[in-house]
Amino acid sequence: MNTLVENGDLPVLTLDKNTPVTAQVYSHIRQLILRLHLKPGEALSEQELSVKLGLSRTPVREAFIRLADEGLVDVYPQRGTLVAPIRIAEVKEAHFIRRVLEFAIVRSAAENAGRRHLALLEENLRLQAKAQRRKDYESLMDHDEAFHRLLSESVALPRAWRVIQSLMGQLDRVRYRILPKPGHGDLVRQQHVAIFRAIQAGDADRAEHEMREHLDQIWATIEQLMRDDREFFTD
Amino acid sequence: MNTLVENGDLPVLTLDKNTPVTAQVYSHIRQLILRLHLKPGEALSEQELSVKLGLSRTPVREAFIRLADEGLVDVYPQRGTLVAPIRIAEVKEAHFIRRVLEFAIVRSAAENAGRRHLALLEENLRLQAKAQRRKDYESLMDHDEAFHRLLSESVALPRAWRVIQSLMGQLDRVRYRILPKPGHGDLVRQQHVAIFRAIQAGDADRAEHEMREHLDQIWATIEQLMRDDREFFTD
DNA sequence: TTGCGACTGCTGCCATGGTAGTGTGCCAAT
DNA sequence: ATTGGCACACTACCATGGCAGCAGTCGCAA
Repeated sequence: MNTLVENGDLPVLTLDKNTPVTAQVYSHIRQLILRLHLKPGEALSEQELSVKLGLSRTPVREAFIRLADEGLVDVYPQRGTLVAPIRIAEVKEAHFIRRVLEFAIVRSAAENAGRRHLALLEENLRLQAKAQRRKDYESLMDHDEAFHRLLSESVALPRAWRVIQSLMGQLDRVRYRILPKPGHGDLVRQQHVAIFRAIQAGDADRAEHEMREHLDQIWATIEQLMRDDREFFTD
Repeated sequence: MNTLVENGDLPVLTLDKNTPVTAQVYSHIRQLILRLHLKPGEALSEQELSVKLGLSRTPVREAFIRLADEGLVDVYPQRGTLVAPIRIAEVKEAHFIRRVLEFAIVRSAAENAGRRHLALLEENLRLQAKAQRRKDYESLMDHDEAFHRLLSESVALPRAWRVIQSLMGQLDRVRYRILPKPGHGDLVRQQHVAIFRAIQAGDADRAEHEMREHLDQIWATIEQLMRDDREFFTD
């Protein structure tokens, strides 16, 4: 029997009465997938998840729809729903798209970012450093994400962030596997600092260059992982 | 009384038994919105649409969810669902993102496109010319879309196309209003030809340059429209 | 005339039940 | 031993009904 979740090791979803249940279920399952609590290829089921969460099948089903649009689950009508495998081609593509978007964003940030956003970015860097010292990788990843979100907000492209977000779905599962590698966190943090300094100086070329270094380094690590950890990927 | 659809002037949705109804409803409504048969700000209703389509409310509702994710409708819980207004800021943002993606795609196409894709592009250009001569703007728009899709396929970035697609949702409604302007179609077609020639020649710089001309020209037209047609936009 | 509260008619949200489609395994026929 | 077919279990799909939240109205009281 392939139980969906091994009893109590999953964070229990505590419902907030104010926001729609569907949305909460969606982000809950999304987190479970991205953090690899639900493994690629694992079978899901409206039925099973709904009883496990103490809800009806409708909100679960509607969450599946959104996850399928995002490419995180594959729905096979009348047969079942699986956590999407990590497809190498899709990871490559997501990274490619992310690159061009982030380059454009960071250039624009260097040219336009205001005092306020610079302060927010600086604060974020402090939080990253703190999480790094504590080896709190979960929150480090949150701050990392927030760093990139702040960048896209600083140039008033909220929608770009949503696009990147949905692409990152493909990358996050990989990243999550990489994070605890020794030295990796420090390097990433230094690169973030370098990007920040370039933006602060208003130097678009340097900012793009630093971002390129950053993303290329991440990509190298991902490729490394794809070689070492073949059974985790498809294609 | 603001009836959702004025009786018979909407294309009737003919159901295909093989594919899920939800998906069909989704793309049906999406087309209605993009082609402006459903106007920005217009009220939708699960109830009303479901009876009009002869279905239950469930697939309509599920289609709404996807449309809301895409930004084409705004759902106000317990109050109603509206066709999203055309927000100038979002149009700008969509165009910005589209630019950087299309530049990267066209460069990559110039460097990598194979014989087969070049042939497909050439064929597409012929179809565009034909539609242009017939003043068949609806199908011209389809071919235009296909042209850009072929580009992203030629570099094996199918997901990039989906991203662009969803961004284009914001732009399509605008484009649809521009198309019939005299001279516009010819110009666009010439630009497409220029892009194609550059790709064929394998000249990435020129290809990007021609794409830039193309998109900038489109943008100028959009800005013109935003000035002339203020009541169609929000913000 | 004006303020305010109950009422009514909407909406989308969630629960639940029936159905059709798909795969699996058993059993019989060869 | 192999294969064909059929029953069954399981899935997601769609229909439907009850409900809570919000707005607009209408009437009553100050």
